[in-house]
Amino acid sequence: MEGPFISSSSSFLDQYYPTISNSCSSLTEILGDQNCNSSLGFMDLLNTQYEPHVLGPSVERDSSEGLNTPATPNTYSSISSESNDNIHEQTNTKEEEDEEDDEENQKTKKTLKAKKTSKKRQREPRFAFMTKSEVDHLEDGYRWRKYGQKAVKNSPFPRSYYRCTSQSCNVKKRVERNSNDPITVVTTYEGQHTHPSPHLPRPVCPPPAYSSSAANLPPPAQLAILAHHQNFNNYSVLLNSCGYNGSMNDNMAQPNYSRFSNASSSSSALLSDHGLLQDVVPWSIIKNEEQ
DNA sequence: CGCTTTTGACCTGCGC
DNA sequence: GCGCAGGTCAAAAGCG
Repeated sequence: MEGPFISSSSSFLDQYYPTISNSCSSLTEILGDQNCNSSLGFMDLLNTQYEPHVLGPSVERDSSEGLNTPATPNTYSSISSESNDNIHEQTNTKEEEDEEDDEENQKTKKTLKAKKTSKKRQREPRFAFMTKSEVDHLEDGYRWRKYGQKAVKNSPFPRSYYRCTSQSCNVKKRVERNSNDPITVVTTYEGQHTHPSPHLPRPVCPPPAYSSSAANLPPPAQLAILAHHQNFNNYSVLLNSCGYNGSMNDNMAQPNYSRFSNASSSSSALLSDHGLLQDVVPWSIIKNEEQ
């Protein structure tokens, strides 16, 4: 399975972003010369051009599924997405409160239930990607607040739940480690930021490969695309020219990026490793390739 | 003091 | 209906 990956990444677009793929003749066109003023971000694309039905049933069924895929998760990172379930089912106002016994109990239950049901699940588009990093929480330019952590079945590593701290922005993300490959961190984003990144100023004059479309991607995904566009070379150069390093926090997932940077200097290792292309190809495609 | 993290409890969805 | 697992809440603790 040496060769197919490059073509896979284009089919990735065809499969996941058919509209984009149709309107742009190549990935270069997508990521290429766009000025910094474009307001169309990745999440925008998800919402406006992304067609959920194109995806198979729950591509990102969950990262945990990806973890179990035989596609050597320790060497392949992926970007995958999940359609919006659009669960419109409203909890039918079961207003038939016959009795009022145990008022206190019911009161508390009601308030709790009201809270929950009012937030009745309306799943946002999700997409997940895997990165190699020693830190769980990859710095991506946004501020996140951890609101939960759960043990994951069949995994020694817990799953952490984060929410964007910005008011009116209900983007969430889940972070967990691959149980098979502890170095691999699976990050799942859900929702769309309603605000610009507080830590990631757009470059004044980005390199050609850097587009605003990619700019709203979480950095690892941006980087994967950047690297892909650059034929997996000069990765660190791109990072620098995007001003990305300058906005990195101290706890940024350096190990992950340094791996990419190293790839540019040791292309032989990259070739044998499929390099960044692995980070662009979704699990579903990898699966297909292996079949 | 304000913000973030931790963590146990609770809710929901799903399979059996 | 029951049990399990995933997801969320919210009080308490921690931190700068």
